[in-house]
Amino acid sequence: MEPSSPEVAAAPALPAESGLHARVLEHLGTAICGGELAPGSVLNIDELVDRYAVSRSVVREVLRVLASIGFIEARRRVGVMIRPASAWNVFDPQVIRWRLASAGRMAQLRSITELRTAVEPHAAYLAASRIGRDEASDLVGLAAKMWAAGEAGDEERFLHLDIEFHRRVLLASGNEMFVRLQELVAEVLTGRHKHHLMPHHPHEQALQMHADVAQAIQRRDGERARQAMVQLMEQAFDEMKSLWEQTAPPDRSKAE
Amino acid sequence: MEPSSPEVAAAPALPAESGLHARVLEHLGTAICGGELAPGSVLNIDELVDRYAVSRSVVREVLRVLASIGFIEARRRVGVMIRPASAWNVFDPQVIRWRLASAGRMAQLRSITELRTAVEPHAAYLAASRIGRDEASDLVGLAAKMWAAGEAGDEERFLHLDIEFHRRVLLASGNEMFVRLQELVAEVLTGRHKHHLMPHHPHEQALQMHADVAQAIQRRDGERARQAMVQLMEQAFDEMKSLWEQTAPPDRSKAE
DNA sequence: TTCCACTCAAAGATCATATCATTTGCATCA
DNA sequence: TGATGCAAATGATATGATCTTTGAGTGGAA
Repeated sequence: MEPSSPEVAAAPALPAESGLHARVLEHLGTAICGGELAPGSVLNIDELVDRYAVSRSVVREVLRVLASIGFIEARRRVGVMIRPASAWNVFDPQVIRWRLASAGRMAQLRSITELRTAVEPHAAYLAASRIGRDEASDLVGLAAKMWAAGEAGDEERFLHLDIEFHRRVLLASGNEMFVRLQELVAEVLTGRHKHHLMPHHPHEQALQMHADVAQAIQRRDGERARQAMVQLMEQAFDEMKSLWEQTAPPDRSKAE
Repeated sequence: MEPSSPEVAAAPALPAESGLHARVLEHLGTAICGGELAPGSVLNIDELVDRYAVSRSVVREVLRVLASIGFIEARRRVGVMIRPASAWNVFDPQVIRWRLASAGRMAQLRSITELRTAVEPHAAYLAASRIGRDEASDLVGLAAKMWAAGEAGDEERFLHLDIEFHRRVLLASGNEMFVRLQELVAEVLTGRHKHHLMPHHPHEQALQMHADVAQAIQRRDGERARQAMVQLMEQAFDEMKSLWEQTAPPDRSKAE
């Protein structure tokens, strides 16, 4: 496999979070997401205190957080039980980060891409009726810059502009839940980039579609904005498909 | 066999959670969501220890959870600062529960409804290609029961069947993130019901559309399933619209 | 005056220990 | 056989002490 690039360029937030709490949380979270701690297995506090050589306070605080994420469940006289993935808060940014760093990476990318495919078109639609005049201008400007970066073959710059573009559309949707998906989109795009799934010169089509989305939003044509974004998503989805077609099965887990 | 809703109705979970942790968490979470603790204001641990008459252990554990949700940020020498809503994990079930119970109730219902509008059609589309034979049969059966309950004017039963129907579609989508939205859908439908937004005899149209969705999924016609679900969402959205048109503005907050 | 280095104290972070409360396994007894 | 009750295990809570970080004030140098 690939040499597992450590912390990408400007990875979000926590490569080496200081503090015992963050350290233990990170380790346990990773272990659970990675399946090293299988669902059903049981830990107990004293054991963790020993293993990590930290105090009870630290361990308990970490466990509370893990419990709130749905990773564990503490029961008296039994211990701390690892819960199945179906109980996890899969929208928690931390969980997504851990999953993206685990073996389930592809499955996670797939899920997020599907979510994008569903949400972004509607976000574009909503943005068309809610965006402000200046924001709309900026969006069109961004699309133009993407065109320039694409023509110039400046991958790095294109990636950042791409992320920014989608971020602004979600922001302009006026729905705080959509806005929160912005980080996920950034993760997917970055992931796609890292895996060299982007042609050095982005498809002419894609560039045009970004421009179409921006223009439609500015003209307040929600339906057209949605359509353009749908096409964009279809193309993005196809590009990603090659990634997991060879690694992860379509995830027909009967989780519940 | 019967869809035999196991604990379909057992949705809510924590009215009077026992334990100091849950009690304090609930109170603080509600206060922050409700705006009683304004963003930017500062607390400190000892103060909370006094206010709730619990030990520091309890307070600290609660604060860690609140921090992981993005509600607060603890800084040495300063205290515990309440963070703005833009930092919240708006997908956390707890947060949604708190917001639904707060003054922002309508805004929350609106956000979720918009999210549904975006996600459910795509979920139906995916379900068409991923659902199992038996699950598909059950789905069609559910739609049929909805028809019966609708004709009979049994609102209560209709509500439960409706929730179960959407739950199954999301489940069949095979995307664990979509599955997680199931609880949100249940909340919205229940909320709509409580506010008497459902005609005593559900629209003939709606009944037909549920049947269409189910059938399209069973026939593995993803595009048709999506279309039918879109119509369903449009109608649901229109019904909800009257709710917030009088209470909450379109939320053009420039949060970031 | 302006600015930088230094000091000090406030508040969270961590640790260690003790006690309380609940659950479960198991032995006891009818 | 089955109900009953005891006791150990384990998390939950309480408490006091110490460590670490950092904002704010202080004073001297440019």
